[in-house]
Amino acid sequence: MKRKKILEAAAIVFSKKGFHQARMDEIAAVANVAKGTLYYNFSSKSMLFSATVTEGLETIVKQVSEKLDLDLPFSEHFRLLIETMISLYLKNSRLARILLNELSSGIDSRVLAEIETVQERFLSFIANLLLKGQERDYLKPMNIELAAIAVAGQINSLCKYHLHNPGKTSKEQIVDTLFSILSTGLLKPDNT
Amino acid sequence: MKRKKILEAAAIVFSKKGFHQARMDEIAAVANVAKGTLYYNFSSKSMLFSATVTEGLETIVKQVSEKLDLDLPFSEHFRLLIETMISLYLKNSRLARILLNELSSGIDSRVLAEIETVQERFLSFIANLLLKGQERDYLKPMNIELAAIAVAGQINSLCKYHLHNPGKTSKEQIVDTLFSILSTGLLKPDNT
Amino acid sequence: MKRKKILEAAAIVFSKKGFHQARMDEIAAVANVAKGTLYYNFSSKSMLFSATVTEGLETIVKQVSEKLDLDLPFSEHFRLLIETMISLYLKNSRLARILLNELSSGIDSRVLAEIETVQERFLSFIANLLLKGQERDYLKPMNIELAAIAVAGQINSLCKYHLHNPGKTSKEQIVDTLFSILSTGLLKPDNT
Amino acid sequence: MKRKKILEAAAIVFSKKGFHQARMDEIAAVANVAKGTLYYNFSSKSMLFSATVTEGLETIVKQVSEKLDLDLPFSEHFRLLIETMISLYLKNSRLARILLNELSSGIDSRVLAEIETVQERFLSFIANLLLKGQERDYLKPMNIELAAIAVAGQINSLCKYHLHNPGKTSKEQIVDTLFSILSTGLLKPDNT
DNA sequence: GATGAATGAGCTTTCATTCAT
DNA sequence: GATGAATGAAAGCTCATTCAT
Repeated sequence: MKRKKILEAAAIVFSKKGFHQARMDEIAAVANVAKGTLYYNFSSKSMLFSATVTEGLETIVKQVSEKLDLDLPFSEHFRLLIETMISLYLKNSRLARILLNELSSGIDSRVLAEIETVQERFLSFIANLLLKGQERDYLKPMNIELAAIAVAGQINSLCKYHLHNPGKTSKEQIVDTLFSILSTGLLKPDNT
Repeated sequence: MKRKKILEAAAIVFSKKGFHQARMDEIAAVANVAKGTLYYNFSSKSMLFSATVTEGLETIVKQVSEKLDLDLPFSEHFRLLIETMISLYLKNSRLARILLNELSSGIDSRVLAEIETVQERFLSFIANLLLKGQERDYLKPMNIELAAIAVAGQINSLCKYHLHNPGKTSKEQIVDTLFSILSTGLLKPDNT
Repeated sequence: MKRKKILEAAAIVFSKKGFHQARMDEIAAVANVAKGTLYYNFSSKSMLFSATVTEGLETIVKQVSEKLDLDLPFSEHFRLLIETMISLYLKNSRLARILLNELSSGIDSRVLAEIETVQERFLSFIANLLLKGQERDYLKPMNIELAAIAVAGQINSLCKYHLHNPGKTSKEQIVDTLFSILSTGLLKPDNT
Repeated sequence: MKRKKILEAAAIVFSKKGFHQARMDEIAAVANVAKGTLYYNFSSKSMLFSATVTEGLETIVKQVSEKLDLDLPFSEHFRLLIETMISLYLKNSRLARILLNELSSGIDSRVLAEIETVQERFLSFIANLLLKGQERDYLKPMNIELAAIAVAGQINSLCKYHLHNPGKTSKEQIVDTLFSILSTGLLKPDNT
């Protein structure tokens, strides 16, 4: 099926170039398919983008969920959660960057709305994980929605840095930093 | 002098649309200037972008520095720092978004390098603030560089959310969330 | 195939206007084709120019060669040669002018090199004809390369004049002048 | 006087680039004068071109005339004539190329007409020299006008070649070739 | 289902010309 | 007389989209 090949190619190109800089020509070339075929399967660039993002998220959410079906003590669980999210970001960096950064105008407004829906689903997914921790009384009382956004922002910026400066930091350092900040903050315990 | 008017217009348009989607026509129209005038003052779109970002950062850094010349107890100082950064982001949101998000390829490589330099200067500025806290023994031992990136990422994502969903959250809520996470993390104190 | 139509239109416009003054819009209009089609078939104006010149020369050389496969007494042969070259210039004046006049800077250096190669091929073609005459001992000993250039220069200037001042001279007068000068020079025989 | 500086600069730039590729900016820079000053002295680019060409020819004609006021035996006189014309071309190559090559459209039609007048004056000058030779019975009966054009074409193409391939031929070789062809043609004397 | 030649609106950029000083 | 900042029409080129095959 060419549809699958196209979506894979689209993920590659969109994540490398972003929506506006991605060229239908390049996607067709990467997919090894004629340009007309893109339009045979997707009515427009916007719709192809939408499909790419939407179908991509399924995979990610499924992968995280699988990893989190374990039953561990919370501190380990929490670290694992962070580690998993970062691993998934790095593994799906192409898509992750789209999900967390792309909201520039110029895209079909209907499609833009759908992208935002997908982004919200991703944030909801994180928020949900935090909510579970809160319900089990492991987390401080907080505005969960904003916390999820803060977490996503941190993952995004640290991973972007990691990807952009290969060799300068290890994945472990990223995970450590994120875990450290998220668990106990920046301040020394005695400074309360 | 039309140069100033152009830079202001460029900041508005670039931040709203991003580099690639920004149109020289629109910048000229916003600046109320003929299109040729853009090219009389800046040799290309890339150079105009570069100038916008570079000259914009001066302002921000100067403003933050002024606010931080105070001498307060650290916990208040720390909150003030966060509050100031968020205020400045919201006030200079156009530029801040450029600084924190734009690194898409397709820009002149020389210009791209300059943008990255500016971004690094911005991160260095944050890192420097953290370093001072560390020297005064208020902060945990940490990789300062990564921490600065994490802080910037959080500010960026929370402010973007705030700007994108007007009325849904107050600035105070943003500051509270950020302060809470950054000072003591997400976990309950008894869960160490 | 629109490629052929474009090359014909390009020959018309380039020869009338020269490389720099020729407009892609006009070529498209003459070819009765959309502007994008030019760029679908040729990657740039320079490449279109290059193709026009290169492919055009094939035709000319072939046509001259056909005419010269005869076996005549040399003086007639020589006159025929001149007549043929002038006829071909006038018939292919569009191309001929490009070949003999265009070497202005501003063209892609790679393309410019190709044009020069084509010009050299054309001159080599003339030089070759002269060489054959020399081998058969009909021509004086001479620097063949320079002689070829001189011949080409004469053809060019006389034909340009003829085309530019229609009705002022006949083709026969042109041929006579050229034949006269080339065969026995300007001086009277007794003046040696 | 800035007018003189401008005309000198214009001669340099126009001859190097041709009319259409010459930039008013560059002429102003070479003349070390503000761009507005060009328009203060000449009403348009076309008029500046016209003035450059017209005033330049005066110099050349005067220089040739001076050299030819001698009274020598004709064969030497003839060679001197050729030598002088080639020397002047090479010395004033910038202007010579304009005079002999530039006739592309796009120039003000009134100006174009003036350029053509200047070109005709130059050809008349050559024709006049030939006419004197004919009157003294040194030259074959010929269409003088066409002969002048042929001579000019030869000078032009040989000199262009010489300038374009520095070191490949000496000025003497050029003169020899031209003299040889013009005096006795290409054919061997016994082949009449 | 699939193709790719063809399209044309729209982009960045250039440059002769103007005009307030 | 002289300046140079400002202009805007027009150029080369790009690329999402269409459609006949």
